[in-house]
Amino acid sequence: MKIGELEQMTGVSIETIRYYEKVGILSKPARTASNYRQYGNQHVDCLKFVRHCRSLDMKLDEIRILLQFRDAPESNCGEVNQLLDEHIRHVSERISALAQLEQDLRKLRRQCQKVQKVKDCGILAEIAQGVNHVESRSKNSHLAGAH
Amino acid sequence: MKIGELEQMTGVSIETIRYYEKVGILSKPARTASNYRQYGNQHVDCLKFVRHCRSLDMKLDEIRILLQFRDAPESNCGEVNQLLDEHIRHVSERISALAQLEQDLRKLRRQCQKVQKVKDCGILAEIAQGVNHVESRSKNSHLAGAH
DNA sequence: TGGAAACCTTGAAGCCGCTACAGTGTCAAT
DNA sequence: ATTGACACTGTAGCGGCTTCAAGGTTTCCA
Repeated sequence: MKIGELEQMTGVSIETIRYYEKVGILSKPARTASNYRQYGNQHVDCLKFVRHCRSLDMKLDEIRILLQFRDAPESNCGEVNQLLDEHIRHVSERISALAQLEQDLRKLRRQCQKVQKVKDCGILAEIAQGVNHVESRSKNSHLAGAH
Repeated sequence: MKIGELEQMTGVSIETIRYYEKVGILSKPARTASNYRQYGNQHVDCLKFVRHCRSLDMKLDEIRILLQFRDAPESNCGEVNQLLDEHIRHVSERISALAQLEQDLRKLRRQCQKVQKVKDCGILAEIAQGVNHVESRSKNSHLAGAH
């Protein structure tokens, strides 16, 4: 099938499909005489697998590893379990950090209950007067922001 | 003061300070005869303000707006309150999404309790067989991943 | 048969918020 | 005079795409 059909079958956009090929997530397909990509069922399966992993917020690096295991059915799955455990740990750490952040934000929000002049607004005042606050993200944490 | 001193005072790296100037977060300072940046206390205050906002996971666009309000003490702070409310909403939405994700991941993890051959691993099996799953991120959500 | 529309190709640039590097210039102390 | 610490500019890289430009191919309908 051509790339547009693959997009239809998997819900992955054409551009993303080509991107996955470029970064080695999706194997390079055969080409037609006119240089069009020609995909098979294995590509559909691969993309669905990747999409599922992405919906679980895994990184492409992690997904690449999982794909390798998927394609080596005789190897042991210990590393798969470990990868998943670590991923779960990342997610739950991120939840804690965001929960703390939400508390901080709600506390800040309570500083101003009505619309008033900016100079009297408790929110801006509190942000401005370098209140002590925790560093929510260290340099080596690969946990992303809320946005 | 010079940029290195400003870094010391605020904990914001030199590169980031220059970056903030480039993207219009920090106002352009005066220069010495030898073209060194010369900062004053207002720059220290600004950077501390920005740092606090960043620790609350605000985007630079949001921070730019807050800075404008901070510098217009006679205007109304309604928009500030609104901005914060929306930011809180983003964060709590992200927490919900991640909590759901964590459930999904733990359920997936339960599919494999011991190290075995990949072909018998319930985790890979379940990922591979396109199990129904929710789209955790829509195109227009600016909520980032767990990594 | 012709020509438009729909599809495909590559490559590069943009998003965010930095971080890191290369190559050069300035200043203070020895 | 030379070292070393500091400063400058400009560019590229990160992840995971998305978007665009500028073209080539195929399909369909009149």
